[in-house]
Amino acid sequence: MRPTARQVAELAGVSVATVSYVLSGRDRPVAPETRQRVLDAARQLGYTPNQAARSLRKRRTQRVCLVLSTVGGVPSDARLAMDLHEMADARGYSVVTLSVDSAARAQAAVEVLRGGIADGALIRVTGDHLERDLLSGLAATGLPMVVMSNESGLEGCDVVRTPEVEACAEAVGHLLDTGRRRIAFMGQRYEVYREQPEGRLLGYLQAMDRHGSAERIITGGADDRVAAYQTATELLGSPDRPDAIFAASDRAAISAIWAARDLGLSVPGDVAVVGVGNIDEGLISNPQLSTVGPLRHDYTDVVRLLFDRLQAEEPPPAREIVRSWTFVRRGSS
Amino acid sequence: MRPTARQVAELAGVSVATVSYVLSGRDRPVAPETRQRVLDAARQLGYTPNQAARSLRKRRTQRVCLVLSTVGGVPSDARLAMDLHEMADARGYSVVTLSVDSAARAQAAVEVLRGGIADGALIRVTGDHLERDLLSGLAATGLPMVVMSNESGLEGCDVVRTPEVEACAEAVGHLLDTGRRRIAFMGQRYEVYREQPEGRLLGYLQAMDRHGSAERIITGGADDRVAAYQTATELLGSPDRPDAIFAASDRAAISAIWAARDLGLSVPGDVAVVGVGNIDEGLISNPQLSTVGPLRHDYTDVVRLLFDRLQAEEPPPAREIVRSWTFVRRGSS
DNA sequence: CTGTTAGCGCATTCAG
DNA sequence: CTGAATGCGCTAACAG
Repeated sequence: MRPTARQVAELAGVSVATVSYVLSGRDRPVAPETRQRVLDAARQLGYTPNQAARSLRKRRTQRVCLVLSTVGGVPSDARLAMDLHEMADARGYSVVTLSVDSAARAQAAVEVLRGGIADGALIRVTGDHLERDLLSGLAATGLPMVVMSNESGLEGCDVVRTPEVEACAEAVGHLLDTGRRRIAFMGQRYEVYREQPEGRLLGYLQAMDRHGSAERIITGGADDRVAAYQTATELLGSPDRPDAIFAASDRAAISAIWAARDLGLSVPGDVAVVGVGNIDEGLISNPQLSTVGPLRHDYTDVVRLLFDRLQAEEPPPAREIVRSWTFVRRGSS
Repeated sequence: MRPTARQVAELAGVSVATVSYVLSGRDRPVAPETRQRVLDAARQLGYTPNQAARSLRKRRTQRVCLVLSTVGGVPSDARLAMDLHEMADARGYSVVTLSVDSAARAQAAVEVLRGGIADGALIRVTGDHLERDLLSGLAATGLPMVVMSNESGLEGCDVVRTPEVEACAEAVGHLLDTGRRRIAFMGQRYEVYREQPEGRLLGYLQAMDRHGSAERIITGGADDRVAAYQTATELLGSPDRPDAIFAASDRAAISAIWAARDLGLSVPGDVAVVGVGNIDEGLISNPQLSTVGPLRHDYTDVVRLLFDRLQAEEPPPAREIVRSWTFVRRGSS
């Protein structure tokens, strides 16, 4: 049985109130000697306050929740997590992470958040599992939250958007401007099989629309490196192979470069390759990877939104920030 | 204000006990009509039980905690998380993840676990942040836990070990047997700068000891892909370059292959490369990556340990399992 | 079949 | 400076 404040109090010969005041360090005057007795007793018993009881009473958990698609997902998730951890540490919060990689787990995650696991949430879930209505419903409970998403109609929370459509269109436009005509789009499953094109696929389509002549080639396969390699191998092995591949992730793009080289094709001579995300790995690939994404992976502005909201007296008005994305041309295109 | 069971009860015209029984689905008989009124009231108010209150009362959270080094860490973390999520779902638990990438956060994580955030923990933290004493202290509180670690002296919990020393020694032995004499070890910071060699470095050293003649070359740089690329470039650019690189991770090994090729060296002709981890990416690298690690990334046995412990009446005796690791020779060596 | 009651462990009044 | 009493929201035992 874990020791309780009551047991500490008995051992120290004081009341539970005194134990609480000493250990939570509030500004009630406590005699130095009493304080020491309490601290000794707590140490001796290995006492740690029960968080469930504490949050029930204080109506705060001092925790924030990071909601991501998968453990070990995109590299930028790691940067986001770093920045969140850093600011949370500084403000006395701890961080728990929830992972949402199916509709069922999205439902479960919302349930956990509604159950009060944390005082606020930073949510970045790709794919279509966490639907707008779920999120808006969650925000309607008053939970402070920041959502990184380009979806429209997110009410009651701060929203962080990314101009990925425009940036991807620019990248594909660059491919067209440099003479490429058979440009393949290699996307993630959820993006390719959506009814209405959005995001990266939409950027590709918009750019292609401006050059009506160019042929559209759309495939999946960007979900993991091996699948991307196989998809690229098929694309590039066909008689009417594309002269460019626009991949929805840098990891997939690098797989495409590998596939090209293994087929004896030169990059960018025979086929240009552009990815999305601007991960560091693109700097050491050969050739270096052209990509679209943020120039610096700094998420402190996003994280600050959450803590502003947490520490506000009144719920502040919903804010929206748009992060900047750039097309970075390097050797692969 | 989030609605409480009391408000649901008032709206439905019943007592809070009835609300509790209806919503938690226990086997107390409730009149169908009453049940429906409760459900309607709950839906109308958007009621979700307060988990803090519930766990305080039930002395269970129905949550398990996964403790990892970093968000977006090694690929096998993702597989471990998948298997944990799957079994947790099946048994009505949710999963929260804690990340530990510094000694301070290790302390904080232990505090959170002691505070009762979950009913049990699955812990896999590389590096030296989460020390044995911290872990044993945590286990001593009675928290069911499974630790994936080769550290000795872990008391009161199940331990999952990996024969990485032997497997790495085998890999390096293979390099020696095939005539390599200048074999560089490229490790993670925490492993290279430890007083006593352990783990992968120890395996390397043991193998090298058996061939007294071979020269030892030990570097860091395996922490991320870019650092590994730079380190490998330096190693291979020197006049007395190594004829083999044993990297402490597959990702670093692949960076080493890139570095070699960018220097015009052939792999494995001029330099052999072996990694650790057996990630899928090794199958599409060129040449395919030789590696040591598990043949299949299946962690259900590990996860089962935890749930066995959670669902046991009595705390079961501490168990230990040893997972199997194999040297997989492929094209890069 | 349903309501009343007594805590779970803690933080916080209010008395002293 | 310290202690006793109250209740956060919920579940489980006990009455009815």
